[in-house]
Amino acid sequence: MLIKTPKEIGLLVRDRRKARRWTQDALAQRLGVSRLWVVQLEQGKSTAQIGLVLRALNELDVPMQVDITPKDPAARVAASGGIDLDNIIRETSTPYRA
Amino acid sequence: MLIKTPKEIGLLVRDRRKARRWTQDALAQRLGVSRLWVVQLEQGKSTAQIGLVLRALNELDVPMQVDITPKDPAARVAASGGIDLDNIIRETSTPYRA
DNA sequence: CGTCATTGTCAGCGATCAATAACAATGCGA
DNA sequence: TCGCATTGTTATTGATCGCTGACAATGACG
Repeated sequence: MLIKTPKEIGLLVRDRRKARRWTQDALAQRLGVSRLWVVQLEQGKSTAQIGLVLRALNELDVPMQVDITPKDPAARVAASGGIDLDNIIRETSTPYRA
Repeated sequence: MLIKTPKEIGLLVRDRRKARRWTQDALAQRLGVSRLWVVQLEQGKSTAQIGLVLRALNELDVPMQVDITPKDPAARVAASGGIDLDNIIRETSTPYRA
């Protein structure tokens, strides 16, 4: 399922929340936000903060993904769990750096 | 690539932007936001508004997706491009509704 | 129907986003 | 190295987020 708009996120959150038979209040408490915020998120609020939205999706075990392999090493590191051999080698093999 | 944090989004945006050889300023103008906002997004700003973030990803042709098929018809509709036969049938076959 | 749980809406308020502007830092080719 | 483009940082400010609290609407169930 492709995600292009906040409205789609809202419907998805509502669906996954209901699949678990959680109330909006229960989800809100898990996320550390108000119930009002959950209401508005499910309604497709476009101004919700990305950090909170991602936390909600994680709490509901909804994996967000992109089918792209970044060219930038730093981005690949983030994609692969935090291990960047290239960088480690470079960092530890550069001599005479005051 | 799995997306779990705003930081990953930032690195991804930077990577895709550079792949197109756009400046932060150019991307900002396409999105209708300030350059400062792009700077902060790429730095992993967790308070960026979801609507703007999705617009940025769309502008960079980065498809966000989840591998879930919602049970709620409304959510499936959003997922499949806006056609909901079930709903159309129900709506058009309910007689005598004042 | 009556009751209770859940969800939706509104008002008011402190905290903070995103914008603008100015300037510093970095990068990169000539 | 110099000069220019790009990126990063800071301060300020109007607009608005997310919160609390209260109340209405909806839904589920006996």
